[in-house]
Amino acid sequence: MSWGVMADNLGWGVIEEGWRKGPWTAEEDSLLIEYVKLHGEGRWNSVSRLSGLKRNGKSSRLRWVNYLRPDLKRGQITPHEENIILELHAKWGNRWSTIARSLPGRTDNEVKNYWRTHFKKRANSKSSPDANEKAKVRMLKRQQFQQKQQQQQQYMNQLDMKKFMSLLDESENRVPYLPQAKQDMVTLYPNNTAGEEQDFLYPLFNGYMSLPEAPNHEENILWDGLWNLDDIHGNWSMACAANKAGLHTLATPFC
DNA sequence: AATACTGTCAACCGCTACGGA
DNA sequence: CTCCGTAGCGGTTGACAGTAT
Repeated sequence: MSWGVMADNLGWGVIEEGWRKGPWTAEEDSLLIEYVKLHGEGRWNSVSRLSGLKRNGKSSRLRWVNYLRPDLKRGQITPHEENIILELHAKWGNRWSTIARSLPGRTDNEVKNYWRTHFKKRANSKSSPDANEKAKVRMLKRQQFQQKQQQQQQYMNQLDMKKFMSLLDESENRVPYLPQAKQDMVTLYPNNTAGEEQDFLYPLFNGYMSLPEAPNHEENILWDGLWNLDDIHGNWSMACAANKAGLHTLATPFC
């Protein structure tokens, strides 16, 4: 069954004044992508005429900007990004698009949603620190789970253990964290040759590779964003086994 | 196991800004 | 100057999934 048919069957995609509304189907997405390929961004009101899409310009633009643009970054907001959001919101207030411009690959909608769910409540709920704390722990657990799943998927698609180790070898001279990364790997999984703990390897790899060449203050920013990991009582066996320096590198990709 | 509650995020709405005729 | 079309912004809503009770 196609998405369009399914959407119709489920009652999605209400038609109002000739325009479809509600969740976009995969077919609509591909029509819009095709339109942008051919005509570029802009002239959104021509989309329906030129592509056959039954969506108005506003809806089309929004879908493209917030979801289909190829340069969008997917996944959790990182602690570093979170810090930028906090900093810029303190500076500019609710100017989401301005804030989003400082976060490549993030949309104003994403930043706005993130702020509302993570910070607004926190600011409002000084009166009930307990509930706040619980919510924080819940969210962290969920984030860890989702991120791990996502990264496992990516990793399984892209790398095997041997390739990972050879990449570390090749990169050691260029990226200063990598010798430590490799050492951690060996400590954590002395006998591993591409088996049981693969789900952990990609995050580890990604964490080292994606860390900026960080001066100390940037490391502090990352740590600030970790939201009192000491409070977490969840299954952090791996992280807790490590010392703080190790935890830093291990935890970064999960945030 | 069932229900209520909460968090997340895509999408919509109303408004404003801007540029061209 | 005014009008109109278009793009963009910020606030809000609603559906869904996950979690707590």
